[in-house]
Amino acid sequence: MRRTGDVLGPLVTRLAAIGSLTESDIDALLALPYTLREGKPGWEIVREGDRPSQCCLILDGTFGRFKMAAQGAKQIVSYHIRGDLPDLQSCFLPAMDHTLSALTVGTVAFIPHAAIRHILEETPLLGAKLLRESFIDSSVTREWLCNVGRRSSESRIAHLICEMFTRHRAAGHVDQFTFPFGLTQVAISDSQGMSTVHVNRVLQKLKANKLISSHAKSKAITILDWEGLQAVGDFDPRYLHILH
Amino acid sequence: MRRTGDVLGPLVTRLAAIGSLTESDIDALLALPYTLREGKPGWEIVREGDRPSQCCLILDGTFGRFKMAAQGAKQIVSYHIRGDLPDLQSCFLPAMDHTLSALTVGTVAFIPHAAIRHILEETPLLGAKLLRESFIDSSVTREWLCNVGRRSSESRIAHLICEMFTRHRAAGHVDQFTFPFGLTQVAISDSQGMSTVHVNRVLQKLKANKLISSHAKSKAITILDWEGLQAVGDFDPRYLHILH
DNA sequence: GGGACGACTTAACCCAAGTTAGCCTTGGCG
DNA sequence: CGCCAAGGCTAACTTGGGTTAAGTCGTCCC
Repeated sequence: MRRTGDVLGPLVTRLAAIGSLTESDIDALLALPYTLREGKPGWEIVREGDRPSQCCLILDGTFGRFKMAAQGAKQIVSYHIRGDLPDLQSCFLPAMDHTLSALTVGTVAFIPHAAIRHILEETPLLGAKLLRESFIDSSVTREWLCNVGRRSSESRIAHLICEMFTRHRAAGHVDQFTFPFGLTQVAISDSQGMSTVHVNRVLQKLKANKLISSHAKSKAITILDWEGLQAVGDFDPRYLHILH
Repeated sequence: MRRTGDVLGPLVTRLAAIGSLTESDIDALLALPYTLREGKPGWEIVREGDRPSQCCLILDGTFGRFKMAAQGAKQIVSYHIRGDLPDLQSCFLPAMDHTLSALTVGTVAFIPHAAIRHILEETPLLGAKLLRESFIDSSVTREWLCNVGRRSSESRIAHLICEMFTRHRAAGHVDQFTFPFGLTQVAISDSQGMSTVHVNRVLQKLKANKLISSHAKSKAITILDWEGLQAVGDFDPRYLHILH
């Protein structure tokens, strides 16, 4: 199943990380019709209220889904990286209840709903593997709710870093303990329900405690003490449902 | 489609509130095999780590799903009432990542995974209507994340009351503006990421401002100012995806 | 080369909400 | 009947993290 050279390869890698795929599954996935699009930070792929007719597969970059609360408060409800299918729900619910936008430069493939529905109806076993991606997405949202509701700010950010490291590792772009975190401090604050000032304070504390270090130029993070960071972040990767 | 006298009637009512159902859909739903179970507050229907072989349909009472964080901190990630299918995900993900438990006395029907899978595979159009329930559940979790991450404590609790009122109304047990809220202040605090002391303070403030009133005996709440409560709670029901 | 902008940093101040610790009421049950 | 646990309520005190307000630095672009 070495087909990751294909444009839709990241989807195959992702689904293989969370379930087993047969050769015919892989063939069907790689044969999906798509159109490519690239964009820069701030690009809004689908907006709250839209009624899209295609799903979005992330091929490169970091994306986020967010909702707006009163007085311009923004809450990022999830981050998405290579291989994620963040709006499969749009096949089932007519109107978007949030916005999907790019946080870095990135590339996505749009796959028509009709093609997804065809898989769900004609090959329900493969359909279930696609749906699994969405159920894991829900699981991650629940864990974020725990994070924001019940963990200290230090624990929250440590947890987020652990999660993104684990997901990037499964997506295959991790070099040892260094990975392309790619989030601004503003984005972190919008996802963790805190102020940017405090995000800055906490990141410095994590660095002072030798848990992480960052590389200004590349926007990458290196985890210096993986066990320690998981302990601080109260991180247990089971909610990601990644196979081993 | 007056078949709500059937034991599984609440499922039909629920799915009809979020999508259209054909006569044959209703027949198929009401013909699902099930076993009934009742329980009291604290009853844990499925636990984190379990690998259930059946799904749970709520017939009566209020239930919650929760996860535990470090040092015994509990985060309730959703509430469930009549007609909800809170663990459809267990058909797709082998292990539970949270616990489902009863918050009041209540009744559930267990439906074997095999029967659900049969619907998903043989009648994918009806399957999609079941899945819609789960996608709405995710949407609600995202809104809760907004609540906990970006709203003030007063706004959060007002929002929760608006949500539960709207859901109870769709499930058909609302008398004017009075509905069976049925949550203890401890449960509210565990869901909103606050202390019980503060929940108490905020509830009193909402009552002082004539937005709600409560009936000690029956544990019901009456909304005195629906417009005002929605404004305080920054509540927009679209995320519930209930049809009109 | 210089302005404009976005990301990050720092410090001083302050308040919303947590913590602790009691007390009261209610209802189930031995 | 009387105990006790659960839920609710209150007050006094503390604190984590928000707010505001200035900076610095790098980079893009005219």
